[in-house]
Amino acid sequence: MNLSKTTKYAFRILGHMAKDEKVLYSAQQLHKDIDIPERYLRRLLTDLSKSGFIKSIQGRQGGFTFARDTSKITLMEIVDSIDGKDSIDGCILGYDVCVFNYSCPMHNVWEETKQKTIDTLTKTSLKDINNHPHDVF
Amino acid sequence: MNLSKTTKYAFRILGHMAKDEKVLYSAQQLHKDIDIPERYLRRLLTDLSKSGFIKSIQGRQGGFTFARDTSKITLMEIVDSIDGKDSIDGCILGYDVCVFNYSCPMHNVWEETKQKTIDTLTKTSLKDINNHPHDVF
DNA sequence: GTTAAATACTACAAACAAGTAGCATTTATG
DNA sequence: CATAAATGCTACTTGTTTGTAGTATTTAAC
Repeated sequence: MNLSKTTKYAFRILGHMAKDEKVLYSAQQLHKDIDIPERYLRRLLTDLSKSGFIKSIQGRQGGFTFARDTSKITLMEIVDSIDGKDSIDGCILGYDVCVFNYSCPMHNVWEETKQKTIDTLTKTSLKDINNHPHDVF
Repeated sequence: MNLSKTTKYAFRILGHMAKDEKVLYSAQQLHKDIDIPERYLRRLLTDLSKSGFIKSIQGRQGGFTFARDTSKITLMEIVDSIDGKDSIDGCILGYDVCVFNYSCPMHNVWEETKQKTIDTLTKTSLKDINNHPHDVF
């Protein structure tokens, strides 16, 4: 149950880009729009590009734009690419393997909550978050 | 949305102690029962003692035992004492203050899931996890 | 072709979390 | 009183994550 700062940065970046999904964004522009240290942001953009969420266009007039439709990119995929799936799905007691048996008191208590989190992350796409009702104000 | 390794250790320790809540546990015994580095475990026990979950008895034949009834200690309190409440309740985009408005796309999507997590942690006591049905096998 | 504006790569630095060590203090036991 | 077995305090070490810097590469514009 763990979202790193870097994953949160990725949410901000991709969530922002998804507002206008066909635009080509430069790192410089994104840095103006979002409060993330510039060099770190640039490195993260390269990583997100390697992960296949966005694609980079090099050279002058270059930048980043989505590699796939935003409706096809889920929050869970983003988490997974940075922190790994276990950061969410892992054992709440921190054990490497789930030793669920009569001696694990946490399992039943936590399982439902964890599943709710996984469901939300898995079902929510970058398109969804920008289509949400409150955005129609 | 973040449980540190230390908090997970605390869950293991207190969860284990709660199985027999009147017993006085020495650090050495707990180290035998639970796989946590001994010195780190000892330091953590002192911290949990300062936080008021358990109390320490010094000197030979000393150890640790609950300072309050296990039904009165919630998982949320434990998280709060180590990682702070914001580790769970904080903004999923990592902002210091929630700037919920028409421009925050994540808010509605995440709020319900976050609340479910907070509810589970707040409603579950150390007693609850050991009274759970599966324990009756 | 040269320049300028963009991304890519790689190494280093700083901050934070986790783990270790030494020694002090407390108290039951003989 | 001396010893042994426990916790308490504080500093240090290690590992991981976050942030920074330098330099290389790519490509549009002139």
